[in-house]
Amino acid sequence: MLTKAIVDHIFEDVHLTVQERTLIFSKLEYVTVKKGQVLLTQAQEIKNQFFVIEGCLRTFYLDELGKEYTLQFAVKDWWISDYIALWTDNKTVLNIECIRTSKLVSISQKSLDQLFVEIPKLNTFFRQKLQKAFVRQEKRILSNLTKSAKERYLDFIRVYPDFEKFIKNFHIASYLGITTQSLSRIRKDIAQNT
Amino acid sequence: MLTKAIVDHIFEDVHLTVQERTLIFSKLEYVTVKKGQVLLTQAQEIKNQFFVIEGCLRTFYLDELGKEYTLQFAVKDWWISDYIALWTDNKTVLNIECIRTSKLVSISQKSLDQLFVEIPKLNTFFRQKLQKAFVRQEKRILSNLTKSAKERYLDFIRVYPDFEKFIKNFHIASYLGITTQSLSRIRKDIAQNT
DNA sequence: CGAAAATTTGACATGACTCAACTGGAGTGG
DNA sequence: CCACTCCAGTTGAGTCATGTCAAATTTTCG
Repeated sequence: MLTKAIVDHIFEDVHLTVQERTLIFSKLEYVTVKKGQVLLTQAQEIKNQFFVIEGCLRTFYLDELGKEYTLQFAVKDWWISDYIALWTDNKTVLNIECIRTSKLVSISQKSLDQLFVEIPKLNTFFRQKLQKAFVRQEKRILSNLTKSAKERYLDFIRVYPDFEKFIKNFHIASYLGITTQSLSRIRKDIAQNT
Repeated sequence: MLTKAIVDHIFEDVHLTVQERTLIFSKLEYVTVKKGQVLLTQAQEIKNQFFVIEGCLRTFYLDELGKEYTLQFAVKDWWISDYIALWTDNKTVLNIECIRTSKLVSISQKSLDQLFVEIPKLNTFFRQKLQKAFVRQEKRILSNLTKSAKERYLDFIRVYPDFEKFIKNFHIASYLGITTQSLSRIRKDIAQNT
């Protein structure tokens, strides 16, 4: 279950009063999801963001041919959601899948929006989080533009060494935008030239 | 030159007091740049963001072989900077080039950070801006993962019809991550199958 | 242990790249 | 006003990275 300590953990170095902490805590919901479970499919409407306490999830896009494209992974202390739907388009675009049994904190965008009004310093906190996330995305875009599949894979395992442990290769491939076969050949190539 | 009206324009629907508007205005600098001018090279240190009043700019990454990769375009009412350097890495990564004679408002990150403290509602404003920008990037990443060069080009001219007027094809190619030759063939193909 | 899932391998296809040459338009200066 | 140059764009021929399809092998896990 959840204790109020989770609020301090999520909002790291934000200095919160007892009242503020209690208010935030009242908006949180504790969720456990099993491996393989899909939190949200493209059919449903998304209203929440999820903070990962433990485990691993991913968001992916499913095209007309049934191919999957992984947009984001989330492990401990990361946030995950279908932000395209949540923040602009309303219509759900992504699936959120649990790829390792996980413990999450769920909060609705509506609650968050209320908290932004009642505890203005949360705006600063999320703005800074967003700046970091924005930069990570710019780097991923640059990486897609400038690098070969092999280089992108090497970057991936270098930048996210902890991911490799419990994320399957076919998920990594779908994140890098290549086929599982190509990834397999790349890995073979790397193993040989060592 | 700049009048205080620019502040209301930049901060759209934020309700500002006279004092707040004056304070913000005191931090802004008016800049004009000519076509071809490079505002910032990878050698220099970036300290500012730029708001485009008129004209067009782009940021691009220059690799060891001298190839250019366009990360972002900015036209009227857009912000542009080397956010990778500004918000996380400090070391400059991108070049900011003016591709059409432009009028800009420049503001240092330092001034912005002061304003965030003195006028907390600006946090909300920028958080919301960032959310939108974040979603645009997620879409671009998805587009890179799921679509062919031809589809990405068609998407580009559909989503940014106003860009095509003054952005050269070779810049569009470098944004899409393809060569000018490939773009030329794609355009030929589209023209023929109409 | 056995079935299902994930990965690897092989043969072949293809989209996009490279290099090199050519075209066409926009200045510019004699 | 023509010749020249520069720059963007186009075209062609050959190559290479990655995809596709099909099958074999290995790993995972109930």
